[in-house]
Amino acid sequence: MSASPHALRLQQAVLRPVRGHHAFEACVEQLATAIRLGVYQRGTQLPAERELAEQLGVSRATLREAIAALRAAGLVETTRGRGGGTIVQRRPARRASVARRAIRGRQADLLDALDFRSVVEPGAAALAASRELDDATRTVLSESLEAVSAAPSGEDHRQCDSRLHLAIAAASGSTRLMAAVTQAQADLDEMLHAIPVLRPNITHSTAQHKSIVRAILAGRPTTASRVMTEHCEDTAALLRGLLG
Amino acid sequence: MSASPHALRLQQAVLRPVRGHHAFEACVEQLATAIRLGVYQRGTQLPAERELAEQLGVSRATLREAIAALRAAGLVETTRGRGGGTIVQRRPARRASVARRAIRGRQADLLDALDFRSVVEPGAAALAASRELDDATRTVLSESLEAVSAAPSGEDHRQCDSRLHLAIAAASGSTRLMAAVTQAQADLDEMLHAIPVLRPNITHSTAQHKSIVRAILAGRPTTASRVMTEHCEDTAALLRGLLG
DNA sequence: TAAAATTGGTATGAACTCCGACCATTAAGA
DNA sequence: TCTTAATGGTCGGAGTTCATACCAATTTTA
Repeated sequence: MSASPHALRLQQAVLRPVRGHHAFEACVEQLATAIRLGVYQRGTQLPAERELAEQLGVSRATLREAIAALRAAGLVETTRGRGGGTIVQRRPARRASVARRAIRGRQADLLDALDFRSVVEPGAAALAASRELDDATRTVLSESLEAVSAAPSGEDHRQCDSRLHLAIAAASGSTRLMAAVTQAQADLDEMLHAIPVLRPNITHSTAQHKSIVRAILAGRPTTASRVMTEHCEDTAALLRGLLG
Repeated sequence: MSASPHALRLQQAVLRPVRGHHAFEACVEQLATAIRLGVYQRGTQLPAERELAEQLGVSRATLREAIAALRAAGLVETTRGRGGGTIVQRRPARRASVARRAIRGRQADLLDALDFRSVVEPGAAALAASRELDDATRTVLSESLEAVSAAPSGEDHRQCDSRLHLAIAAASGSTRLMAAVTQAQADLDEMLHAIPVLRPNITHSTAQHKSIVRAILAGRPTTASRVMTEHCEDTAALLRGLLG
């Protein structure tokens, strides 16, 4: 029995590279992304090597190579002894020219990333809204919202924005959605740095954020999903025009 | 500066194991899943080793170990020479008892999988409906729908069902959504085998499938999403009750 | 002040993975 | 029939990654 054309299509789509070869590179990317998105803010300390290695599921030797790369890139600094550790030094100074080169020839992939985001972020918001959130989570959402509203435009605003979206995903309680949103935010961040939009409508964006968080806290999944969809689509429309 | 509780939460959620070490195991799992979901049907031939190795992003040596494991498990048979290759021999004979053991203590993870599915499958359906689909894709969707409608209940029906859902995801044109739906179907398949639902309402399910495909072919994203959401929730409600 | 604890730094050998080249087998085509 | 081509089978060396120690530096604490 030979495979039908239909089967062939599925097979090519289902089978995916098993691994982004080199655990080392994957570690560098995860940590650099976490720093870029503001998960680890400037001046804060990374977990101890042994702990971080366990979280990432790699040996300490491999993690150390990754940290060495971050150190060489000037992203972190390391001190020894008790109370020492690896400290986030500054955000990667990504020049727009470098960022533009990084996205060259990846239009299709980036458009895919925008589509993916428009699916998972509203889904995460809706799920978060359908949960009984504990006080700690509610506080995190409120504080994240406040932070992004208060932050000036630019790099800081972008990081606060990421943190809010990640906080919403975390509030959904879904590990898978959290991973999906993290990926979406990383892709989005890359695009926003490659294509510096002159003056994003932060006022509008902030209003949407408020509306989303309010819907989540009030337990209104439909509203949360709808507004988040609009929010994602606004950004996507902007970027799609500049990617073409 | 020390990390706030909020930051700690994000950090633990964002950082994820870099890989399920052992490319070998990952290959076995991907191939076994593809066979279980009916991507490779019984009697069909897997791609040549060199080709498959490239698709999976591993060396031929590693892929061969994975195939050897599948062969040892009786899932495939291999012949040499031109026209030879590795042929899918039979579906894994998973006994319910074994499947039940596999999901023991994973309730939270499986509930997560159901939530994730209810996000990505409707999203994929909506996206597919918003595309200008070419004739080949339209044909695939129609044929997949027919196959699942025609299949009797049981293992065959389950495979056809998976294939339809994967075909819809493929029609969305999004690599990321395709991967997400593949993962969702794999998780779902595991649950359905562990918890053999006596008599799923196949009539109802088939009506939903028809409605979804019709909406996609007619270019109605909202309808496609809504019906797919209902479709996923029906299954999820059934399984949630049996997982608690 | 000295001991304890915690952190990063180093080293070694085993296991895994990769790559490339070559061999053996078999079916298709000239 | 004979040649060609495609397939799986085998081998060896190089590079990664891992696990497990142990060392060094520094702060905390008794």
